[in-house]
Amino acid sequence: MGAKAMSTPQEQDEEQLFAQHIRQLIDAGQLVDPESAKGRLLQAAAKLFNDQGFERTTVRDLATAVGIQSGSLFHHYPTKEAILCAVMEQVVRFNTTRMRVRLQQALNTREKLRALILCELESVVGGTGDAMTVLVYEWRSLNPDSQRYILALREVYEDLWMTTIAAAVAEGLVSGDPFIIRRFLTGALSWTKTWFKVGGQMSVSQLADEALRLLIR
Amino acid sequence: MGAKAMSTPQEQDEEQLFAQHIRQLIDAGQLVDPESAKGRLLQAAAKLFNDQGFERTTVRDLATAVGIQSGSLFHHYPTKEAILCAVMEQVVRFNTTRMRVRLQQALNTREKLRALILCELESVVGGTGDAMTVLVYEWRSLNPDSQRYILALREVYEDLWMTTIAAAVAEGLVSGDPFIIRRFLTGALSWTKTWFKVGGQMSVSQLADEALRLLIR
DNA sequence: CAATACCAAGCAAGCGCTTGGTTTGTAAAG
DNA sequence: CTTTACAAACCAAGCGCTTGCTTGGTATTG
Repeated sequence: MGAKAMSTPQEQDEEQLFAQHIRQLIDAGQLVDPESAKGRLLQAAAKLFNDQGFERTTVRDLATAVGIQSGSLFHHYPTKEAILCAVMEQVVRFNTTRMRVRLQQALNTREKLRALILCELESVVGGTGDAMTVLVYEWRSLNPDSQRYILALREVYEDLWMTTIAAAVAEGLVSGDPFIIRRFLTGALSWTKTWFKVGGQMSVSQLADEALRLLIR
Repeated sequence: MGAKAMSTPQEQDEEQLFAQHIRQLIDAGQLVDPESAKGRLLQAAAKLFNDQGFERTTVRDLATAVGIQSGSLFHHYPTKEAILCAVMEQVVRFNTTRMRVRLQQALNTREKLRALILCELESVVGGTGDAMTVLVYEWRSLNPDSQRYILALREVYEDLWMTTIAAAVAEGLVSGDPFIIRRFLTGALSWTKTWFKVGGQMSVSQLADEALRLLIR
């Protein structure tokens, strides 16, 4: 799921540390093992919901994708909406964990800012990209209770952002209102999903530099 | 539909000029008169599609919103999807026309860039905001033919952007790859729909300045 | 007296989900 | 090592409802 082309010892440590955290979350029951039946169901759901949208995806589509009968889905989740909610919960938990690890490794505010940008870009254009897009685009299909639940998880994630941006402003690294900066960034980074192709001329790391260049002068 | 709080003579001229262009397009049959039955249908559709999403909106919802029977919709448009397509077509035509008028009034590249940003922001957070969001979010619900049709219209709009950004780069006003700049901007500006509130502390014009500040150093 | 705009009724298809029963994996009991 | 027990995973069938859209007819308008 993470970036595969890592090389330096520090980055290898980081990857290992991250994998360790993920394993802990799986054991604690907060994250579904992607190799389990449930995990494969969620991955297929993320892909289908991203490709066709939640409403256009039928439980029969989903069942076919994982090779079971449509009724059997409801052994794993009580409703179709609960599957959507699980997809969103998983991706937020996964990415929050990765961001925490990367932030810890960053030495100064500038590096932290770049780490956040890179993390979000990797989330959006990388392995969890389907689920991330679903998280943004299919919000309306959640019932109010689920919305509140996911929103609470997202707030943890957003706090990491706001803390870092506020520090950058305090240090004079960037200028402007932190909230507006974050919101411009949210839009710009999530939109990369629609046009950036991994493996093309530009690397994700270079793209992160371009985004950072917009903020820091 | 346009901004209401205009004051200077130049801006009044601009508004008048714009209204004149719109009237021409209505007479030419390219734009639907918003006061006609069809026009009110499209406005209601834009609002519903934005609020609930295209798939979640039933033809019965739509018919109730305009005060007719569900079957009567199909006197105006052959399918539900055609209504979605019309909503998108209208908003692209409308905003392309406004952008052309504003560009003509701008004296230099910096002003042109600001005019484009302001136009797009007004499209997104103003009267056509519902339709603009639908244009971005409901793309998948169009059949391939409709997608091609709308895409062709959008390309005209995007050409106005790319020409201006290329000029700005050539003049050294902004730095970076024009395509990446436009794509970052597309995401950042369209995302304002989700958080910016017209009539709040910040005006749309101020927001445009903030966005411009990201680009120009 | 056409053309336009609409209503009232309903059809065929597809939807999420339920039900009752069967297979499969696992682990203690004999 | 075999048997028994039991829960988790899944199948086959289909129910009740909603969906987009059709049809045949009726007002309204220029």
